[in-house]
Amino acid sequence: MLTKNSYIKTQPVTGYPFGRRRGFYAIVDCNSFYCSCERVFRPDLKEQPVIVLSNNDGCVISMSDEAKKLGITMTVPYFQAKPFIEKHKVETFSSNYNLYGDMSWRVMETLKTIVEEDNVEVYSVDEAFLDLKDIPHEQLYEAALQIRYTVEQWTGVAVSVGVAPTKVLSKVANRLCKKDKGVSNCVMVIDTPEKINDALCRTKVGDIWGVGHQYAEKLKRFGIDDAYQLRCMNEEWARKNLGGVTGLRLIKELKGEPVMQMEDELDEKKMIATTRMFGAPVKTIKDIKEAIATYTSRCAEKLRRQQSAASVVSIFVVPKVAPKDGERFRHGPTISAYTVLPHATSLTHELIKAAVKLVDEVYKDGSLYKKAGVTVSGLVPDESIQGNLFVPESRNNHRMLMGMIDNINFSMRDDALKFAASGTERNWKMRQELRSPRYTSRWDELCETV
DNA sequence: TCTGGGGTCCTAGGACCC
DNA sequence: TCTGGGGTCCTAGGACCC
Repeated sequence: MLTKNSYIKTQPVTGYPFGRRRGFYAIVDCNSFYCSCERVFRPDLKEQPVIVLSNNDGCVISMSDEAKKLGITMTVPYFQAKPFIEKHKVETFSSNYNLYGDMSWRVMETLKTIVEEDNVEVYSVDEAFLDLKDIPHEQLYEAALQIRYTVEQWTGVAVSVGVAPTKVLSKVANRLCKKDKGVSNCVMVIDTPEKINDALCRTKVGDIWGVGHQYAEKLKRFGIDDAYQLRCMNEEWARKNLGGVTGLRLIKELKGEPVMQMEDELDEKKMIATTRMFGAPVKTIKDIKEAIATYTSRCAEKLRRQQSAASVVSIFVVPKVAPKDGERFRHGPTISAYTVLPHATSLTHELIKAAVKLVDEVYKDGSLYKKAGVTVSGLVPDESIQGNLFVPESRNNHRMLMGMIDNINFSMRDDALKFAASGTERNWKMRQELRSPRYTSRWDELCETV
């Protein structure tokens, strides 16, 4: 087994095909992450079709390979697929973010024992980039394989590893090896011009990291179908047609020129949002205000967790609208309003007061609403964290109260303590009927059968 | 009946200044 | 009658990601 030390060899990297020494990046991506987390505690579901639903049990957001094989697709509405799902005995879960968050932490910590911590960039809940600059070229494949085995063995979560000279190319490799797990062993290293070109030819433009729906269609109109064709376009063209510097960077990365570096972990967010679909459409301003107050409480908790205070509060609502002829579904317009606070704050009641007031600006009597949200921004370090000489004592006391509420809500069930404005009936609350136990973060939900 | 949630970055264009 | 140009800052909106 490769140990940590075996990666940190200082000998020069040899045999690099592009002429000068350059590093490689790996993207480590958990396979069907949410489903994998559920399976860790339900080994009986191994090789069974499994899916996980979005909040509100709205649509499918994670599928096991078996579920994919049945023909279930990403983001298909649950209510539509339900008959099919039941017929094929697909095991179905509501999302359990406590569980996934904790499993994510375990995966990332494992990666940090395999390479130096500074060379791990946690990119999302289920993905991390690794800087493999310390690994000799001829050992890349072996190292990638080792990463895959170690993570699976230590956490129970299977991952795929793509390795290439740039981040974008590593994503290309990762995607390809996931497509054919049996052959690739969930690992792919593309480290020569030939391998890179081959991989690009096998990748549709829409599957490139950074090319979304809009650009994919635009590229198609230019007659560009696969990543190799895109790679051959010149950089000025990309700047003009693919969103300025974003497009330019993309082309360079496809050509093997690294322009996206490892990024420091973003510990402080620049904005914080809490938004939800309602469990059922909502009509009254009272319900909207309760929902807004509740979401604001969440935002305030998140603010305090990162020791920030917000100076801007904005809210939005989305009315339910009937689809037009021929459409099966239509998003309503987003109606928003914001306010600049007299001073930045992380105190729940101050934020709630501002947010609820904004509801009057956006609410129209007679409309039916399906979604609402709160965003706080203009974040600054929270001056009230430590008792502060220059703010009134009452604000310092409030801060202590907030700390107590956060502690109680964290250690007991969610929302054991809440503000009256959040309501008690909560007609609007989302559905979440199929959630598994929070095995790893609640004592009373520990796994007992494994 | 029922179609997720939470982020980031970039650009264009307006306001303002000298 | 004629009314510049360049810089900065801010915001809304668009695009993307998982």
